[in-house]
Amino acid sequence: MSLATNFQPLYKQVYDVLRSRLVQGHWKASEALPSEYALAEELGVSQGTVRKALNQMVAENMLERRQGKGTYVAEHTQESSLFRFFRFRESEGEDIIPDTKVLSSSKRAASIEEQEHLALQAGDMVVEIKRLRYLKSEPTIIENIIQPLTIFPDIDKESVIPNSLYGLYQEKYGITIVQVRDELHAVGLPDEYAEQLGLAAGTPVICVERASINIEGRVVEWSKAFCSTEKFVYFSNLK
Amino acid sequence: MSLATNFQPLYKQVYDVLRSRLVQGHWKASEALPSEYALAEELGVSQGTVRKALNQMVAENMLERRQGKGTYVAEHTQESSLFRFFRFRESEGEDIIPDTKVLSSSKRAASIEEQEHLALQAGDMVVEIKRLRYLKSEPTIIENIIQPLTIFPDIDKESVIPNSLYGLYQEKYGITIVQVRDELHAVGLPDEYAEQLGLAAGTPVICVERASINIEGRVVEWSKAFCSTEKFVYFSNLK
DNA sequence: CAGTGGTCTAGACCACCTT
DNA sequence: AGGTGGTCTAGACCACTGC
Repeated sequence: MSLATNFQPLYKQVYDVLRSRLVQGHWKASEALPSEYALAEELGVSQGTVRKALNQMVAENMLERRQGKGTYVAEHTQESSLFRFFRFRESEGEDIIPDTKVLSSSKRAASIEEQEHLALQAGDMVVEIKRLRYLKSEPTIIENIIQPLTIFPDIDKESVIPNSLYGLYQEKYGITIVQVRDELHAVGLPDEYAEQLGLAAGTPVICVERASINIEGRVVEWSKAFCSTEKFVYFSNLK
Repeated sequence: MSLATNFQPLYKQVYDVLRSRLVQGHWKASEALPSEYALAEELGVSQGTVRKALNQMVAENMLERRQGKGTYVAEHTQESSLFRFFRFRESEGEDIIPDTKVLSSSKRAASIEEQEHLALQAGDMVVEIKRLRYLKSEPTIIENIIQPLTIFPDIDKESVIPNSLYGLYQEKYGITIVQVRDELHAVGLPDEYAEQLGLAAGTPVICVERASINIEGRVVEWSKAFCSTEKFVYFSNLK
């Protein structure tokens, strides 16, 4: 009998099983998975095959391996996830931890544009958070973040909004961001943000539209930010 | 006897040997390497160990594998390398092949700034190419490219400058670009470029400073570009 | 058909961490 | 000492390519 077009390598099937367990929350953040041998026995394959599946998941930032200890769910902490996706720094410089001040937070129906970017239905509700980020005490970035209530139920009732939202997504909703897509324009700074960034209206700034994507490949957050590049640059490293 | 801090996994040693052969031009662009078994026998390791080294090189874009045929030196063609590093496209759009018009080309001593970015000595010569790139027939990007003559001897004597410089680097100089680092600012368009881009001086544009890095990790080209984002965006996909 | 890369296995040993 | 991931090997078989 031919497997025809349905052929999938064993390690890919193992990958799919393990990924779906991850998505369904079988293992909590920073918890160790069973050992390679335990998984191999359970799934009826060899340890090397499990290893290949795990290595691919590590490469895709879903898992972390620690020699001598075990394989862990990738953790979104200040140092890791914030730095992995935060793109502003001094020219040729080190990573910088941004400070954050929340300006407003509100719940409303998604706009047409938001429906498109987040694959929502008309009438679906979103939470909009505006915040100001400081780099080395300089107000540098105005962020406007859209979160669908269908994906993050009751997120509008969160009392504290942490500096790293991705950590919150993972801890409270079991959603791990593994990819972001940015689109950049240069624009004149809108009047409404001039005072907050301490710049004249019309000053050239970079506008970053960001789609944040979870393990399943779904866009779960959409944001738009105006960024001063007087003292800092947007950094991109392509391989 | 302890190997102490000198310990290197076998596959890493194989990787180093093969990479240095690549750098030294043992194999030409688009030429097949010996088979895994042939390399394994020659180097005195198992086929699986060679395989692991080759897979890492593939992951780092030095090689390409074609099932049933062989392992090849990665090729910098229009479709591949141009698209891999070219970051401008329409919002949510497809890749676009840019057209290019060379505005000027000249040879001179490197400026202090260029010496720093390219790790050159005072007095080292560089070639400077200015060109205008069109996306869908719209003049969109003014590029200023610096090439060290120490790295690309006699490049100033090239009669034709191709659309994809990386292809030229590989073909004529055996230099393969595997990574680029971009730093982006928003600036007002300088007067001198206003006419060429068909925009008013002072219009917000993105300034991209790019370092292009070869297999050995050396910066071999440095460029600065002013990019209109009226119709196109700078796109970045982080994983 | 032969030759290549791709998958899978089983077993050995090493390096690292914890107890 | 025992458990984990990391490396290495040898051999088998599959899938794709080209003669």
